[in-house]
Amino acid sequence: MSRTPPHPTRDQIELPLVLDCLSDPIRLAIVYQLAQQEPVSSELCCGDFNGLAGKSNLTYHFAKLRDCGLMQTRVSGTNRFMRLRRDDLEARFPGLLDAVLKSAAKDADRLQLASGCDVVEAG
Amino acid sequence: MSRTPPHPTRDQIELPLVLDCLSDPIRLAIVYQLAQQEPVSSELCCGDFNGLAGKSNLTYHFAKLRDCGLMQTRVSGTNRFMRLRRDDLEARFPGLLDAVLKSAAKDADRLQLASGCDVVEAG
DNA sequence: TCAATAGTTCAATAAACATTGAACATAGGA
DNA sequence: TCCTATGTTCAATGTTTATTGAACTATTGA
Repeated sequence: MSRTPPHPTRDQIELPLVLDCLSDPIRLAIVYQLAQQEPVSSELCCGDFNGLAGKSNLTYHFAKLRDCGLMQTRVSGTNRFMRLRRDDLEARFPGLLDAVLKSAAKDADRLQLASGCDVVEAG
Repeated sequence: MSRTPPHPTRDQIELPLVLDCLSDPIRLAIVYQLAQQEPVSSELCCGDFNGLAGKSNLTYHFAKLRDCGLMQTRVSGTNRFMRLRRDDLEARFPGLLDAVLKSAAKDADRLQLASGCDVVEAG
């Protein structure tokens, strides 16, 4: 349970898998929250997403996000830290992640996404 | 069987549905082919996609693309003409469709998408 | 009127998906 | 050493999805 899980290489990132990952509201919210957090810290840990779903359900969604190449997981003690693989995404599909994030931001209310203030609260 | 099927209004277009639609390789190929065709004609009919799947399967995918707001269907005789709802997509999610299409173009081989030449052959 | 063409509808099927809770593993602090 | 916090794994469940073929509808042209 302690080792770093496998991640696809940059070249292994596939468009349909990425789009499928982003099409789920919970996963989109995870990605959005990570993106919002970036100015503060590029990482968040699992517990920071507890509002979005139950623990084991989050583990499932994290695995999908990792498997498609959107997120990286780093293990540290009992925590797993997540960050967006921005550079790899941008290299593979220029402009895609930004376009999705901007679209999500436009519909933040409709998608029930956390606002900046919610995200940056103390941990 | 002859009337124009229902389409969502611009405002009813939802990001998760759009992304989900585009995450299927067959639907992505349909959208891509429509986009490639645009300089020649903004419309294609069902039969132009026969290479991608069986007829009833295509009907299924067309319905999904229509329901999410990506495509418009126009009925004319025994034909149904499809076109991309570019303006509506651009209004709702600026830059998104272009980013996806560019990403798809980059991976055209991997995604087995028709090249420009294939698409623009005589009909 | 008849046949061919274009596409839809429906039912059946198998696979994938999201969700849940219980049991488990691991690291760190009292 | 034991307790707690963090997160994973596994099995079970119900839902949605993609795909197929057969039957059907509607329009066009001979």
